Amino acid sequence: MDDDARPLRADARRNRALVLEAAEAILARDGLGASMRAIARHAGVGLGTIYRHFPTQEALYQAIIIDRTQRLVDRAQSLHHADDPGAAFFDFFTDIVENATRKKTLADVLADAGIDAKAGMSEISRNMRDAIETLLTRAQRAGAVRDDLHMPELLALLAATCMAAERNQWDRELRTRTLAIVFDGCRPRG
Amino acid sequence: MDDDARPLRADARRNRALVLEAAEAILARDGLGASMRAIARHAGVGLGTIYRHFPTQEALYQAIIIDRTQRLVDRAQSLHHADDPGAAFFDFFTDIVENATRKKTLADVLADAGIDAKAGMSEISRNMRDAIETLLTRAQRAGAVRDDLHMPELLALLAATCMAAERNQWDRELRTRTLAIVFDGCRPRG
Amino acid sequence: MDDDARPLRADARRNRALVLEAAEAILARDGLGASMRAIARHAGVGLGTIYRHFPTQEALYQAIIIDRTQRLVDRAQSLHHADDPGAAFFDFFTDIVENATRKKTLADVLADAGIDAKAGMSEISRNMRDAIETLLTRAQRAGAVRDDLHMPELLALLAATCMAAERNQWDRELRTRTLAIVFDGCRPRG
Amino acid sequence: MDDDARPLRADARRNRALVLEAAEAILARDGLGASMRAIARHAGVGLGTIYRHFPTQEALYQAIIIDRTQRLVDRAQSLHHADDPGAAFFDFFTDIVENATRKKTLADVLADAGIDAKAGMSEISRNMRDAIETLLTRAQRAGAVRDDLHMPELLALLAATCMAAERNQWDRELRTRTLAIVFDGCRPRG
DNA sequence: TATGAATGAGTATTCATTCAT
DNA sequence: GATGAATGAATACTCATTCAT
Repeated sequence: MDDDARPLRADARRNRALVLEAAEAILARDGLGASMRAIARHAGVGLGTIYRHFPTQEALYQAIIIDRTQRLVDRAQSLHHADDPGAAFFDFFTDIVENATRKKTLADVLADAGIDAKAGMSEISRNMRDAIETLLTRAQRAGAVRDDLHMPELLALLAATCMAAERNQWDRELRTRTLAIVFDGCRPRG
Repeated sequence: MDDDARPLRADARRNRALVLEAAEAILARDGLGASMRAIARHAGVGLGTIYRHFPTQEALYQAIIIDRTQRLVDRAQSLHHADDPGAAFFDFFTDIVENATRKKTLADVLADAGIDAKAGMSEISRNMRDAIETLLTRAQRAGAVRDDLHMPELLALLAATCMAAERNQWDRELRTRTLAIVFDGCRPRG
Repeated sequence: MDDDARPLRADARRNRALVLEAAEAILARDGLGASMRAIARHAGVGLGTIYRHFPTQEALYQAIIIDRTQRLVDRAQSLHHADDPGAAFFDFFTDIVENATRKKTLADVLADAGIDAKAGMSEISRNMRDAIETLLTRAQRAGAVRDDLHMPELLALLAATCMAAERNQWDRELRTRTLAIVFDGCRPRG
Repeated sequence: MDDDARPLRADARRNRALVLEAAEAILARDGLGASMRAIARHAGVGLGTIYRHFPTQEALYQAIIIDRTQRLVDRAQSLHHADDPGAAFFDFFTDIVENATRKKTLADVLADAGIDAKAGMSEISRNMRDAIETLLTRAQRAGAVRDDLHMPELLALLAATCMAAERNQWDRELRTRTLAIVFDGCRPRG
């Protein structure tokens, strides 16, 4: 809670990044059974170093989620001015799900976004909602997505497909077929 | 080892059921971190009693999944001869997702079904696939569901919506809206 | 402690014997890790039946030891009037060790005999000492065993060889060679 | 896995020794029923500390045995160049047995040596056999021990006397008397 | 500042023993 | 009397977290 925004020495910043990377890798491999020691070993740092950067396992996991959320925001924003808003919307959706099969914990990001929506939402999470909403609105204005598709169900669909894709390792074919159904459901009838 | 299918004393059967119920409740509350002790306490039995009925935590969890799968099969089969095959199909889907918000671990059943489909599938799991496939086929014959919707993506969609609904506790409104999209995607294009 | 010497119904006596036999077999197989349940299963009786005859695991084990001790006494006494007292002595020793490789817990009998010697010795244990002492004395009178070999070290040698033979499963050859040394040590010096 | 023979921090080495000592003490007191917790308490360290040094109860016990074996090897080798090879042989035997009455688990070392002899024997165990064999051979060349006494029965005798001495806490008198018999059996006749 | 040794609460599981059937 | 279901204390072991080096 203290914003302690000192610039962090170069090696310290590097260690922080190493830990985050290792944590993602180990989480992907071991799931919830991942241990702090395994992460430290994979990162090539001592256990204490993890705790210097993240006071708690919980804190480390949150940092990962923030990390992921930011990347997701970046991807969404990079499509905000695409020529074809419909394609941008569906491409974004497809990319997100494809990514989920590779890196776990992505689904959590989206899942929690829906929850946070109700309560006080952290800034980063709000950014994500906004970035996605922009994609949605533009696609709707372009007539590529039905007007009665709203954010809650869109986030729900994103979270659902990501969770399942990541848990069951959807292959390309299954991903394509399943999203085809969902996308058709998103398009205007008629 | 020995199949020992003796009928089980009345009190023993009751305890077995108590344990299963408690396990579901505790799993819903604590997730994968649920402890055998917590389950025993919730069931009001000693730790040893759990182990008498289920030699292993793993075995207990599998028993729960089998239990759930069977209930799902029952529900599907009860709709096999419904007058309106289209309504039967969508009602089943809706019911399943609604249930998932109440009882966790339902999603796992469906998730694993997709996986097992490829490899050797246990009998109970195969039953489930068959029961669902019947619903699908009838709905397609009735023209209520598009013909190019196949089992893999149907199971994927069921698993995805159940997982998300259960994790994020979708309320009635969100459930209705989200499924509306998916269902539209399942219908033949007009 | 209450001598409760009611004659025991025929089936009860049979069960008692079954349990004792099973206990020996399981102890030989599983060593100290033997469980009451395994013994019950091997005996083909319920757990409760064991506890009806032996109030405690400890009590069961003691019963086994008493059993064994008695058999050892019988064997010794059967040799008390042998024609060749020297051969009787060494044959007894050899038999005991040979038996130890087959049935565990024999060593305990002899080991404890040495200990009890000092303190108050139970009747059965005293019988054993007496029976062995008779063999020893006769062998000494016959000039086959040195006169300065006394009971304490004789019991120590018996216990030692039994323990080792049983723990390491001495084969016939090793048994013969090792006892040859000990026996030579027992003979009068020429 | 990785041999990781880092020199170990001073306090860590001290704790490792503390654990080994405590384990010996508790094993001597409680026998095979000794619990890891009891050992930790006796050593004045946390449970986790034991597991840092010995990944498994089994591993801890093996470490103790290796420790003991090494000490036994040292003692034997220190007598390899004694002036009187006969005295060296019998002194070694006597020392070993005397030690067994104080520290348990010594018998196991010798017992297992006999067994390992047949199969692949670990290096340390082979060292022990070699060291003892040297004592034996020198004593035989000096005419103090009969030529037909071979390693298998010598190890058997050592194991037997150690086991019994340790189990029944042979006092000095009993030790002397019993070994006198065995030693006479080891001497050349005539 | 980084390291990894130490800690101990928490986990699954076993087993002697009791007691309702 | 016999059975085996229920009990819970005890066991080996793991892992997040702290802190001396």
